[in-house]
Amino acid sequence: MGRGRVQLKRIENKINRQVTFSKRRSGLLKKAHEISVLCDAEVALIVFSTKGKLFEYSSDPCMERILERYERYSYTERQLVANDQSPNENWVLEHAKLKARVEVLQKNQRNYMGEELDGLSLKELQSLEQQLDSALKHIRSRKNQVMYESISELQKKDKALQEHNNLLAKKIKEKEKELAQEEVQNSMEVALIETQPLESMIAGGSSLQENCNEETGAETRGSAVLPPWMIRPLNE
Amino acid sequence: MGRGRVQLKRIENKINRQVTFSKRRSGLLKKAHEISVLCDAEVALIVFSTKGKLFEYSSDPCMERILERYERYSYTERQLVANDQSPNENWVLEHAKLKARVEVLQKNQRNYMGEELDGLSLKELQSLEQQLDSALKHIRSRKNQVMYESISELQKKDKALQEHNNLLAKKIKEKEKELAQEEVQNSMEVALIETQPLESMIAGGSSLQENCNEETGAETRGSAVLPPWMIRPLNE
DNA sequence: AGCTATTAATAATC
DNA sequence: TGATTATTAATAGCT
Repeated sequence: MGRGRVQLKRIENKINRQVTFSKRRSGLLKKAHEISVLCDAEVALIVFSTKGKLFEYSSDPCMERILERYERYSYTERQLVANDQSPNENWVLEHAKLKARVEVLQKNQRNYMGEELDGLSLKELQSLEQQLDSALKHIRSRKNQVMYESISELQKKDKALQEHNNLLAKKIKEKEKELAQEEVQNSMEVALIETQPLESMIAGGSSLQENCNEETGAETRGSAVLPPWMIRPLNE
Repeated sequence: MGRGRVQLKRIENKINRQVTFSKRRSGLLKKAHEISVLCDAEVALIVFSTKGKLFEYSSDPCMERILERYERYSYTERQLVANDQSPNENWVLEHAKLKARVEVLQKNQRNYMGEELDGLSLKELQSLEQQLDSALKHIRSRKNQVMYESISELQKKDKALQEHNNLLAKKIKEKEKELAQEEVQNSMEVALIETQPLESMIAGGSSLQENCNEETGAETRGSAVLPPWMIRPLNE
């Protein structure tokens, strides 16, 4: 078609080649579009010019979709020659597979979250309902288990702390007794050695008692209100 | 080209479409090959028929090479960055991202199915429980909607059928009356012409009634129990 | 980019 | 499918 036939070989004249490329390219895109419409086919056409410029046609709004379909289709065929190819091309394949997988998983996830249910049949809805119902049972059972474990652990800690408290309380009482006895002995010894004014003795006694209270204060407060690190496992 | 021009719209005749597809497909592949040779271009053409069969042309010995070039081209076009990075690294990055995404989605999915809950904290379990609970509500609501729609459709059909039945019953009663009258007339005419034994008249009447019951039996049974095709929409 | 003489593609038909 | 043929569509070579 055209004035004179053409040999099927590279057009050496650069200008001519460029012109022919432009014309035939539009013709090719047109034909690709026509077959897709007329015959209800899915077409993807990619053309790189000599200079590396890209021209493309896709019957679908998204070229990637067709390419992914292609990847999936020829997956098994290419698996046989995959070893001969560079790892790069394996990546293309991997990439397409992963993308398809992500799409499927995302759709599932949306369904699991109760979204986009309009396209589902009654049967599918029933299946989804059963799955979620069963999942919910598992989750609640696991939650209960976790809570019971937390509680029993807390109870153990509580018990241990109380015992420790009791121990400390006992020690304090013993110390108090010892101190009181010492105090008595001291005062008796002092009284035996020399005579002192009464005021100095009373002052010294009270300062000792204050020290004892400061040491035990933190621990006793701890058993009344739970410290943050004990509550944490519930919130994590 | 061809006898008469064609509208650019889907060919409805299936046979015709198939034939046109076959012809135009070979034409398209030929033209793709021609432009690649004449103009030294790189061409990739992928065609899926309506039935999903794949046809492809690649100017390169390996189609994947062109697709990869396309991916790279459109990727850089989209991003307009990463000029310092090699395309390889971009692929690696993309790949890693996708892989991570797939893993996350898979883990989520398993959790949504009530599996692998051991690693989850109480807070996560609670969140999961709430999500599934809410999802379940949505799903049940949607299921109910679908079921109600099915039921109302069935009720409509039922009503229409019952009306039809009533109509048929009326017609039958009318026919019975007509036949009974004819019978009386006939017997009277016969009686006028010649004398007959009484038994033959009674026998004729009873046989007519039996015929009527047989005709209406199928229809009345149909309205009492729903036929399988009426229940079907619930199971689809 | 437009214009035609030509060739190529293909719709209808068998 | 495959071949034939009457037409239309594409386009090579010009301008």
